[in-house]
Amino acid sequence: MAAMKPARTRFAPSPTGFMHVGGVRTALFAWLIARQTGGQFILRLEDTDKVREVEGSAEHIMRSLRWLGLDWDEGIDVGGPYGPYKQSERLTTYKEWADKLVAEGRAYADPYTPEELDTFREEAKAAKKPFLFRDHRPEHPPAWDGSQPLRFKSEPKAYDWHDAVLGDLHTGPEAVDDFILVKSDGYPTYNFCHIIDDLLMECTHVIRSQEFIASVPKYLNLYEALGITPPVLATVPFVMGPDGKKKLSKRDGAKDILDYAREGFMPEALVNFMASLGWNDGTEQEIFTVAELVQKFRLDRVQRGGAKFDEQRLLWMNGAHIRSLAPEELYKRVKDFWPPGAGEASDEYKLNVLTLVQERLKYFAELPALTTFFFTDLPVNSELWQGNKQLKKLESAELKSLLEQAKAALQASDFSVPDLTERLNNLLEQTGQKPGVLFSLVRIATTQAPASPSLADTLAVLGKETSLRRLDAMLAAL
RNA sequence: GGCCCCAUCGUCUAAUGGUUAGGACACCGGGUUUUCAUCCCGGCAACCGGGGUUCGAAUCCCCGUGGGGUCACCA
Repeated sequence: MAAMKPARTRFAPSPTGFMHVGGVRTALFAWLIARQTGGQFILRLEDTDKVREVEGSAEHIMRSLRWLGLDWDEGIDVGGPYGPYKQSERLTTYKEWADKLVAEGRAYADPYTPEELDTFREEAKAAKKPFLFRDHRPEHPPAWDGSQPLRFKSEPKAYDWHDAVLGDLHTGPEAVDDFILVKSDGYPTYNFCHIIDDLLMECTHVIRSQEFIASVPKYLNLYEALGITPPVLATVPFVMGPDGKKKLSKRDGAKDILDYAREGFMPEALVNFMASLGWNDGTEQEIFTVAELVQKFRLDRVQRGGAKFDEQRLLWMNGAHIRSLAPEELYKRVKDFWPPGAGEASDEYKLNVLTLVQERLKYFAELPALTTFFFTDLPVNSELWQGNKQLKKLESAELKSLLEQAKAALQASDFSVPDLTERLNNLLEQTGQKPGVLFSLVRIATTQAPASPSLADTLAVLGKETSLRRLDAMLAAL
């Protein structure tokens, strides 16, 4: 790939709770651009709304990003040359820029009460017109003493601009209005301070989701007033919720990204999934490593429409990533997911078990359901053979006789896979039974589980002592 | 309501004027000596509608329709 100018991208969440797939995907795209160009990824905190702020959010967000591997070069915890990276600590900077706009006649104090504003809005709504503050712009606004909101004095005009995802965009002058720069509590609005910060932090790209697109003309107007050349603007479509229409939201059950960590999803799989939700490289490749994504990601190949979050696809993709892992690597990752009975088992034994279930594991939290019988003798469960369409036709005495013969064959085995395979095959001939009957019976007897890896492999891992003990338990119950 | 964005199988998507509209997930069959899974093979299934432009349109233009966003002292 041709060398590109190092990009400085940022992710700027507000600390109002956990992050779900939608928000994190925006962060991922920004991170990919930074890494791809050898630039910097910045984590800035937009904590200017003290009412909505949720305690502990910033830490939670950082944990989420770290888990996914989206590391940042500058940010609220690590600092950097353009700090502070917390907006609440940059108030004097915003004040300077606000004063400058006031001095230039491009900002003014808003004299209205919230009630008066509501009235204006209702009037606009009744007239079926959009509410524009500039229609009510006061002729002689009071001096700004900080107790009133400070508004930008816009210069409405049409705009044509380029969006890295959506392409060429256009709006008329009605999209430009006088918006609040500084609230009456002294904090700046997002609309104002993100522009100052992006400038001072030398951000080259602003990558954000759809809901901001209607505000871009206002930003363009402010950039002009400030004499700033806008950075690359990129609008990422929404990730849609289960209904496929509205954007994914916490209210509709969007999960905390760290829930996926708790359930044993692989961060690489989630990154792959989020990237493929709205982006592809034009080939038929579905599974990408993070390194491949860094190399291949392109903003101009991001989808323009929203993409529905499909958990089935995530499940499949996670399974695919699990299967791509070397057993030893997988073993490290599933460390915290073993069933209670696995406590005393050796590393070697657990690794053997894991190797057998690797291909059927979709996420690590499934491990206990798949492997408990390798560690614990489960109670004999008659439903397993009574509900089996092959076995339920046989009398208890026949089952017993088959199990006795199996026991004798297994007693003679050294429990290596080849030897077990051979003896089980011989047993088929000896008993004249179909594998569906004989193997099901032995499998159920030795596992007491509805599903397990293939019989010889399972027996080899369980070992002779355990296998025979369980055979006896089943014989006693028949 | 104004402005803006979007529109291919159920879902994620490919196609950059010429393809039997391709792939993946899901689903349904079949195979891999039992089960669950993996893997392999097969099947089902889409260009929102109408007009243009063109020899030729999923692709370009226009008009509809549908969905979404925005019009906060939230971001």
